[in-house]
Amino acid sequence: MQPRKDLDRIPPVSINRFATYHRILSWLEDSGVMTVSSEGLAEFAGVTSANVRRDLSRLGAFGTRGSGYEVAILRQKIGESLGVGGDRPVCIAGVGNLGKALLTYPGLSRGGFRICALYDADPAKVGTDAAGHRIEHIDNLPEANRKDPAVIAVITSPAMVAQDIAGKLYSVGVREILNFAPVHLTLPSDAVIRNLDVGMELLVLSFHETRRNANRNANSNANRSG
Amino acid sequence: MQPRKDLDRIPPVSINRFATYHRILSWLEDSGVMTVSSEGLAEFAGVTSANVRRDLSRLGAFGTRGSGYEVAILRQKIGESLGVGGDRPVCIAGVGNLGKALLTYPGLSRGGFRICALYDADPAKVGTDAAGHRIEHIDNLPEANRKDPAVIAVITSPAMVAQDIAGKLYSVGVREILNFAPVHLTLPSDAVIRNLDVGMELLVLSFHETRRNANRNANSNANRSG
DNA sequence: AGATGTGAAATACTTCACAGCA
DNA sequence: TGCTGTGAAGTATTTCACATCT
Repeated sequence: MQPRKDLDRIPPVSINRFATYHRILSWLEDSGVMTVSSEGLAEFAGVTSANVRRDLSRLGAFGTRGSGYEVAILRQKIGESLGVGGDRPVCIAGVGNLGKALLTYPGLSRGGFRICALYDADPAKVGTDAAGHRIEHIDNLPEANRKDPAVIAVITSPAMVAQDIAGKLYSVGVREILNFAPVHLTLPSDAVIRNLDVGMELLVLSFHETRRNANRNANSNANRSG
Repeated sequence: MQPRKDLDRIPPVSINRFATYHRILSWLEDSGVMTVSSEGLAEFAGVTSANVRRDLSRLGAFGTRGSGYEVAILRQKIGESLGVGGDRPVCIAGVGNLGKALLTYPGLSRGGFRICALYDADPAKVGTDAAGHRIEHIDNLPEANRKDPAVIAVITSPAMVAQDIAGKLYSVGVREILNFAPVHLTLPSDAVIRNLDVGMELLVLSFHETRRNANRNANSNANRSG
């Protein structure tokens, strides 16, 4: 009598992987694949099969011993947990190059997300249209958000104003934030903030390149498992 | 004789944080701050002070007991490890909205990265200029890359061709890849791939929103059947 | 046979707490 | 006194390995 397990105890790393699994399963389903083993899924996701099985067992057991998981069912189950299919209105704060790029990003509508509002502080932009959405002034957020409240916000503003915008968003009830601005945002602990910092990712790659060159002296084959 | 510690053993999570610290330190230096404590750095980075000290100790010790770390020196040290300051030519494969947004992204040049080439498969784009760079056809990669070899590549192409592009990049010697396309790239194990998947990040946030609502309904012991 | 689901062991990472230096 | 650097303890996550089911 447990339709689902204790979702509160799912480790953050597992949650990230669920999103990966979901993407892979969507692709497998589109390709007409009916079943997949933990090993197969693991290979696509770049993790171990034990890791996959442990993750999936957290949502409850629905694999078939001897054959694996039914792609459609597994995708459905993970999708439910991730909230795919529900109404997910997303607002974008900061309509610069990056914000505009997101407007036409296919993954947004494909994932069931719907842009509900655009905000900017530039008077030249406010009132104009971008991809069919009227750009509102960020100070108008409380009123504009009342009409069609966002549950997720994407911050693509300059770093300097990101914290201020985050505070405004929190105050109107937005709790999930995807932050592209290269600053650490501080909000009450019930907010969930995901940071996507291109500059930081490049630095991490740069580190690996530096290490690669340093290791060229000691020419050993260090194999990372996992 | 240990001017620096065993860099091979630095945990991946620490490496990510080094990039964060570096960003914060750059900002502090620009603001004229001379020294910073592990506690101060921790607050900006959103981690604990013990975590900061442990991380920094992996690069060797250079704090001053009683006062903290010298901002300029610490930034310099971390920058060395991350490879900041060296020549880091970056090419961008896929000059759509996202690729264009990256061209003007300040974090790129600020981090010491230099765009060395742009690639696209669209004949209408090839030969045109974007932000001062001529767009080359992706099939021309081997030749174009020879002139000014990239060490890092950013893939902002459609998902369907991302794996093909990744293979081409690998074959001309690029080992560090920042992938925006929503697919898992498979390359030999000496390649380092970082994925920035906006759709996946939104799914993770969506999960948290879903869980938040589920908890709100969990006031009663009512049994929901799925 | 072949693959899941999961205790138990191993490993990775974080935090405590304090000796030791400026 | 104040803050770093680090053993030791604690917590989180991964992997092993195998009983269990189809």
